[in-house]
Amino acid sequence: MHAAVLRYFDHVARHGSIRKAADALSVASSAVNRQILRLEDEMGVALFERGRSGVRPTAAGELLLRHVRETQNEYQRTRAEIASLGGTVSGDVHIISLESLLVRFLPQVVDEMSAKHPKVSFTVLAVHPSEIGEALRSGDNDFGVLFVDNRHRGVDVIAEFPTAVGALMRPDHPLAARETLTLTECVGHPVVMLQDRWLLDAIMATEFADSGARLTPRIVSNSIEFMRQVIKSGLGIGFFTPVGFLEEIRRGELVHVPLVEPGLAQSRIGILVPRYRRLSPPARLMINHISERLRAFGDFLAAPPRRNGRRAAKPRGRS
Amino acid sequence: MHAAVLRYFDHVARHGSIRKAADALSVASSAVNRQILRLEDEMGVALFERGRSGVRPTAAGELLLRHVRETQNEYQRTRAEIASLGGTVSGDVHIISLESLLVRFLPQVVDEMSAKHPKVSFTVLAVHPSEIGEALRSGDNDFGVLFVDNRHRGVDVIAEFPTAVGALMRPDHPLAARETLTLTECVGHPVVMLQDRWLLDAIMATEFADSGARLTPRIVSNSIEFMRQVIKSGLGIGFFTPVGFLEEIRRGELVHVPLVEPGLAQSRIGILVPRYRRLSPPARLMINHISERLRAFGDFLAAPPRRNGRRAAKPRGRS
DNA sequence: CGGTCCGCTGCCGTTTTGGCATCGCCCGCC
DNA sequence: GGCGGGCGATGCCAAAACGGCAGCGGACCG
Repeated sequence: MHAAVLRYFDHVARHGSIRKAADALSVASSAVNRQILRLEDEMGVALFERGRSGVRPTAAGELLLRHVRETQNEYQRTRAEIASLGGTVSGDVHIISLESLLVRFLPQVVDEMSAKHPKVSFTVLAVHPSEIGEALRSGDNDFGVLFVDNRHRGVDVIAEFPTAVGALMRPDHPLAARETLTLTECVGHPVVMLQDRWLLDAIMATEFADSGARLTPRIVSNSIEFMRQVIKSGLGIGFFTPVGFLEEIRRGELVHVPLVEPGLAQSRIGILVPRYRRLSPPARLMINHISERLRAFGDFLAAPPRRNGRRAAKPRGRS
Repeated sequence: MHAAVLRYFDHVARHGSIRKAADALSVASSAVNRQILRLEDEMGVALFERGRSGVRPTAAGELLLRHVRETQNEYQRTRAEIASLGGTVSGDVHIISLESLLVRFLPQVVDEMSAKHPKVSFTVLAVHPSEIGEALRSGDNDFGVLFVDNRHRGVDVIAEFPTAVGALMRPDHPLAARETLTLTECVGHPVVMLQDRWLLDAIMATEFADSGARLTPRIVSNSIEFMRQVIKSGLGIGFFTPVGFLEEIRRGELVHVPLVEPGLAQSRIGILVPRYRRLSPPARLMINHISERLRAFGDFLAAPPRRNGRRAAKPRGRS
């Protein structure tokens, strides 16, 4: 329905080069070039600065770009809404997430959703913490499943769940019998740590700096899967939210001891939605589903299968 | 930039007929028809119900229509924003207003604005009170200069000014020397009244019903100009906000005595903007300008040229 | 100084779009 | 009950838009 020039313009801006964009679009670069020139003629201003090695949007280009992308997003959302009139939900849901949720939690949720709604497709991306704000504001994503961070502006938290960030270890670890832990108590035990730019970065960095400077990690990696195996082998303690390790905890292969460090004990996973974003029907369904699952995990974590079943199950989380 | 089908689709919906729309667009009806058919094919659903005497949007058509119109509005706003990068403000400002402001106030304000910004064009419409909500929500209008009415949902009041609704009469009228009046005090004096569906409708109807049932108007009209002349001729009292009669009051041809009726004394004229609407640069300028003028009139009204200049000028209104 | 990558342009076949005339349909009117 | 007028849909053809190809000129790099 929308003119091809919208897609062309968007791609050119993304690739910073007309030829690259044309390549990605599988059309001749001359075609793309002419569309851009025609567009600039129509607008009466230059939309790109021509440089030695490509193009860069001018101020006017940035403004138009925002309109073009918003139009494309709204079009997709509208199509999904129209399709859902017929009963079957369809469309594409764009999610950004913590990396740890990509390993177990989100695959399962996506599987359940796509079984129920075969016409819905999913895009799930892990994002660098420093890019979360931009990713939410860009309009490219429907929502994020992330640590709640009040510093984000223009983002609404429409559901949140307590996540006891804690120490993950084998059941035979000396600290495994503890009800709670502080970081200081972990000093002296080998620690495996996620490469700092990922995951707990924002929340844990300051905590570690304050109280855990002497926590010298034995192993550092940026792969959650790798760390899972390392912890299972008993090579050290890891610090994570338990959501990505529920299976192991359930089977008794790993034990998760919550940290009582003030900043960490109160950390929460939430569903973050760009303010003013209208959600497509499948995105709404997905949010509901994720909320349910997170709440269920919250309940499960409130009564974990510790060796002594002392604590009773009590509901946590909220919609 | 945007595909012609957007305009076609919008026009067809507005006119309720493909041929009428094609006529308005100055293209062959067959061309419009094929674009609509192609669009429906692309969407996979019917967008219009074909009736005996035209077409009517289906539910899917309504959804798409909203997207199309929003896209067109945003495009216009974006163009205005890009144009304003070059220093000269341009674009089209759509205003809805009280009818009484169309006679003196807004013409002057528009004149001043268009002198300062020759490239800005204006659309100023009086709207039936019952259509105010729809007019603000439709996205066709940038803002309204209206009586503040908290019953409107999804509308922000971004500036408001007290408007002493009062009795308008010749200086030689028996009540002209009064500082204030109540409706009951006007009983017995001839009254001229605006046809009820206009202007003070919402605010005054209840007041009149409660306290002024015996106010039998001598003259009823729907023309502000006509009533102006009638009041000047001394045929009766009129009830208005003074903004539309500032010249006459200034020249001493008419006297405006505020009413102390609770509901009326607190009535306010405000600038009402649809929530979430992004304002174009010229719309912002226009709002600022109108606010200034309204504030100036508020100051003037606080110290009107009564025979005894007892009251001192004190600032009223706020930005 | 050649090689490479860039945006841009002239030429040409293909695709899309619009205009015109016409069809079939339904409704109201005489 | 026929008939005219309005409606959307369609076939045919010309005009315009679009895209592919090849090639130009300029900037940069080794």
